[in-house]
Amino acid sequence: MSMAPYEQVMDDLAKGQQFATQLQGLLRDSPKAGHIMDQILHTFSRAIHAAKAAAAAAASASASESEVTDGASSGGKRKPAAGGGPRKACRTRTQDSSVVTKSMRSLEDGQTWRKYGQKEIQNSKHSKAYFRCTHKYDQQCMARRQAQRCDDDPDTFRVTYIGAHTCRDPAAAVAPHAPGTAAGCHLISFAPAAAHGTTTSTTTTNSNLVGEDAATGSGLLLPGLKLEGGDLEEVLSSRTPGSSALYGGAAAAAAWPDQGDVTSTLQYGGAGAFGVLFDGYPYLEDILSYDLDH
DNA sequence: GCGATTTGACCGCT
DNA sequence: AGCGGTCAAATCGC
Repeated sequence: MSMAPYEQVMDDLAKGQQFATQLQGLLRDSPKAGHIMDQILHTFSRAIHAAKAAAAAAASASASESEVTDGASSGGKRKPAAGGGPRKACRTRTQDSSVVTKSMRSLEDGQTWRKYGQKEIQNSKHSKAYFRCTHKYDQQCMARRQAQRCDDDPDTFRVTYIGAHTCRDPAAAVAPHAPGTAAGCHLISFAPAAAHGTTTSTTTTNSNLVGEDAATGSGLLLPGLKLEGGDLEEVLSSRTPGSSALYGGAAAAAAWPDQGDVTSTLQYGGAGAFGVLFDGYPYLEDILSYDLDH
């Protein structure tokens, strides 16, 4: 079961690459378009490469699925609760899992996050909030997220996604019914996703004032359906995953005051589909963000 | 009563 | 030794 999706992904990526190549031929007149196409093709190449790596990793990882907490090393992390300490935190630094950092105007992607910590960071004015997937235990989803307000621009959040979602959120599950996103899903169809509201609409700047407002305002949860756009502002950095796929989220909605109340909710906006169906292709966002920004 | 958030403590890495 | 990430008890809200 796990392999099928990869094959599907690979197939779709290959097709997308082909179409992009064809499109490139048609757009030769425009230098700018050509440049964009180069970017798209390059992105496809990376995505394919990443998908292959992910498939290989998944194959080998399936053997040891018992390891939930950290796929990384750390020979003996947590010590058994020895007599003295009531509590112990086992900490495993994020290593080979996929990491994607993005700048977003609001928090929220179609996923459900649960905040598990907040910490003040040395050179930052604002504290950093830590989230893990709500389904970490019931579905062994290891996705995590770290959010921090930018010092320069308080309205912007720097969000780091670590690991890929392996859960199937009921809330998100509804999305697939939307036209264009049917089950098999084709990740590369930007149109559908965009139409849903994620990216395209946002492009402009912040069409999602609503979300932003709510976010900055009081950390309320958004109604749930909307939002989306503003988030994909830009991909600050994306490290190639060694193994799993990346997570592409989209909308967000809450913010937290300097001290603490980060709320993260879910509800699925259109963007969610993207992340859910493909939880794992940051490159696609690369494409989208690029397209939007230029 | 249950689930989410807060917050201080723990612990590994640099 | 300090910093950053995670844990888990306590607290809060629905």
